[in-house]
Amino acid sequence: MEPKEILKNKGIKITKGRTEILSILKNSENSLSAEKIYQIYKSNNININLSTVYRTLELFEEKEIIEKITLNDGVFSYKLKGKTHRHHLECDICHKEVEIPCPMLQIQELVQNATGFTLTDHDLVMKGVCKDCKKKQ
Amino acid sequence: MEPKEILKNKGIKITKGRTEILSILKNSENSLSAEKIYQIYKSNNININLSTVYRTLELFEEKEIIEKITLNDGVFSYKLKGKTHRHHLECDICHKEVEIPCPMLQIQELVQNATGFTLTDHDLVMKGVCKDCKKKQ
DNA sequence: ATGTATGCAAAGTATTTGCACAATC
DNA sequence: GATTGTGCAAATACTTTGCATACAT
Repeated sequence: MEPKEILKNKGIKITKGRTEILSILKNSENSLSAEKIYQIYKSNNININLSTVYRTLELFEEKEIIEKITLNDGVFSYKLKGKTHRHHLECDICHKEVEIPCPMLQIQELVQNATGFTLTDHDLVMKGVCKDCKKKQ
Repeated sequence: MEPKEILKNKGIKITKGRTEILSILKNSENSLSAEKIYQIYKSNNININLSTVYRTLELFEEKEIIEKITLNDGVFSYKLKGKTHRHHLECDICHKEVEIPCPMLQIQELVQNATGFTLTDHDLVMKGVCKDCKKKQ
């Protein structure tokens, strides 16, 4: 889907900045920081302000177009939301269940940074104890 | 093992600040931010400077006593290193292998923040493609 | 006694915000 | 034309650093 179409579907007013930032994100395999997006934007000889970049990213995140993750460098990075699946997590003790969005996006980035490997698939099973049962232990 | 003993083993000069910060970390189940450690420290009616806290944490991280992770609030948190295992990652194409430290510590904290669940165990299998093979694709 | 740790103040980096002007629908 | 977006400058939040003094070995 075209960037403009995506914006329209989400009820976001179309501006040059938003369209451009969205296509920068679409064209990137890795997550990008606000600063990096700003650099790429400017390298196309168009002007934009860094705070506009931040505001746009904030908006995209609210509208669930992108995901904000933090790598281990203390900088936020942003990445288009893919088909996001969820994981079940069941308390070992009382068997209460919760669902969480798959946390692997973050791991993918960490692994890519550390090793250069691009993750293509994963299988993650987690075991845990819920807050209430933890207290009673 | 006692905080002072740990410091001694690692060849770190023993000071009141270091000993205290280490025992704060030992007594906490969750990861703690520098600011939180600072608050706890002062709530014991002892004085310390926030930059000393940061410097101490940096030292502990270098000496591999603690691990620095970042949650989704943009603040670094620190946690005692447990028995850290590693994961194998094999390239789907050329079968080259790399090892990475388990990236789940960060995820554990994220899950705990989001759901209250304390993870007790996990099984993580990852598949991926190395940088070189990725390029050739 | 020597080398290292700490407190303090100031700088650095990433991100957010207020306001006036500009662009979109 | 009304509403919303953007640039600019300043503010904020977290972390790091330089320097003089204090402490541990």
